[in-house]
Amino acid sequence: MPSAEALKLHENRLLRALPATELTRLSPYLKRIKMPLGQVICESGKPMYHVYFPTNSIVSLLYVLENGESAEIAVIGNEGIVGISPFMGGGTTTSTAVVQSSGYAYRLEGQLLKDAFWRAGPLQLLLLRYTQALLTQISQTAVCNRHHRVEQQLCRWLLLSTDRLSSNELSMTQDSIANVLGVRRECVTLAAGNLQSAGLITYKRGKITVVDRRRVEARVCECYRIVRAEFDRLLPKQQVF
Amino acid sequence: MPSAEALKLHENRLLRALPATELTRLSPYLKRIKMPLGQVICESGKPMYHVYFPTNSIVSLLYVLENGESAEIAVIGNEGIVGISPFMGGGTTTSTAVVQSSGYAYRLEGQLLKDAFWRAGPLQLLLLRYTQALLTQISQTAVCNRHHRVEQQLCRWLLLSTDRLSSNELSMTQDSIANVLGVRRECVTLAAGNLQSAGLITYKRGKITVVDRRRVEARVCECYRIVRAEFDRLLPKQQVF
DNA sequence: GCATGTATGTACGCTATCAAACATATAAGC
DNA sequence: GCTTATATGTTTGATAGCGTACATACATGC
Repeated sequence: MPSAEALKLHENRLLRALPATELTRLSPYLKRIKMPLGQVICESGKPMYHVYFPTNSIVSLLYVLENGESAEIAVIGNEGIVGISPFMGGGTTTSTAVVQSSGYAYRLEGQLLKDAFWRAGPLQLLLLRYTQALLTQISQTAVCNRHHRVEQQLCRWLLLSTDRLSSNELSMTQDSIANVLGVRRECVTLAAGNLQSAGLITYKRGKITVVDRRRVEARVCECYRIVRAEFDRLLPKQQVF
Repeated sequence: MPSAEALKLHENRLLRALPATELTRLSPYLKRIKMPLGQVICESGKPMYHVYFPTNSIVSLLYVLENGESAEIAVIGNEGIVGISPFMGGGTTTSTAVVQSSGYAYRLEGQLLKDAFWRAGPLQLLLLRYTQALLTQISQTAVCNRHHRVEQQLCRWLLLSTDRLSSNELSMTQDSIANVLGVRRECVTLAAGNLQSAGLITYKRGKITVVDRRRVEARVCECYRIVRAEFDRLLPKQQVF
């Protein structure tokens, strides 16, 4: 029977999918820490000494351009891990990771993740499959950035984020949403206004609530469904090993 | 001393980086095949029975939307491999791979690549690092799609492609370039016209030549340099093992 | 209650890109 | 040579999103 602590670890989908023996081995080194809004988890080109398994926090992977413009390439929550470079071999990545919605995460030393990866068990398979899912999210974001309107992208972002929070409320200002989408704040005001007057969402000073998820799903571009389906296909929802 | 055939295998940077023993083991199964223009190497969601190490051909990874619009997320040439799903664990990906510039590639059965990957030697390390480099290219494409103008994106695409061909001439019509960039053909006509009248490139019915590479590099957005630097950092140029 | 900072709303002109239609030029086959 | 298909060039108008400026609304601290 799993301990209370193990149950808490289960709040993250990747940890939950690990076999009990592996989880038991890692659990002494998994430290539950607070993830405050705006905290920069990792900067472009700098090594990650720790990796993070979010539970009820949301982390954006951003690419920041020289002129200060930026765009989110992926959103990571309780389905994933922030920090693939320790096991992929590069040591660093060119992305920046920022906490978009405060909460908690389990932190692990990058070196320990790397060691666990190279023990070549289920954890290795899982992390590789996760990396492929992440790659799908990034690719679909690239296409969505090219072809879809801001309103649809906002819908995609709302759905992906609420999925990863397991909540229908997000603590984000329109300005911070504009930053992750890589558009102007005014465009978000406009798109969010449309969605609100149509009754799909409500928002008020930094709180956005998806009140009619079905209709948001009806309005979002295909990109959301493709990413979601690929995560479902590649990652087990429960422990399977 | 390497055989003539081994020298030919060296035309691909990944194969070249492998230790001689690994290359010798794989070489009986590596079949040099023609890559005709427009050939679809892999479709979204379909398994790859073979993977490809291009030598003088170029393959685009495309995402095709339901309405037929598409965008390239990465361009693969003699620096890489087409087909990471066999070893990443997903079996399939949601991308489509199309030959953009005809030439040759070494083909290998996906299962053999998978087996070689799980022998856990230098090839595994190399493929993981390559996957990370590919991920960087895709991410940077996402940001570039968001923030940069078509002319800069065209420059990026020209430089990335000619790097991967080891040639300054590309066999691509403006229409096919528009398809991979995910923009209209007229925009490519305009951008390419500007570059030609400035003396950076010349083109004529499906042949584009970069005549003044330095000045194209001066006009391209930072995205090209970042991707190039990351490939150089992550992948050895010569055999290192 | 009032001042201040922050979040959101609105309006203006500007530009890149889209959409569609059509004109011209080159290559390839007969 | 001529025909046809394909590649490139040009025009016109529409629109999404940008940049800037400013107005309003709400929250917090005093």
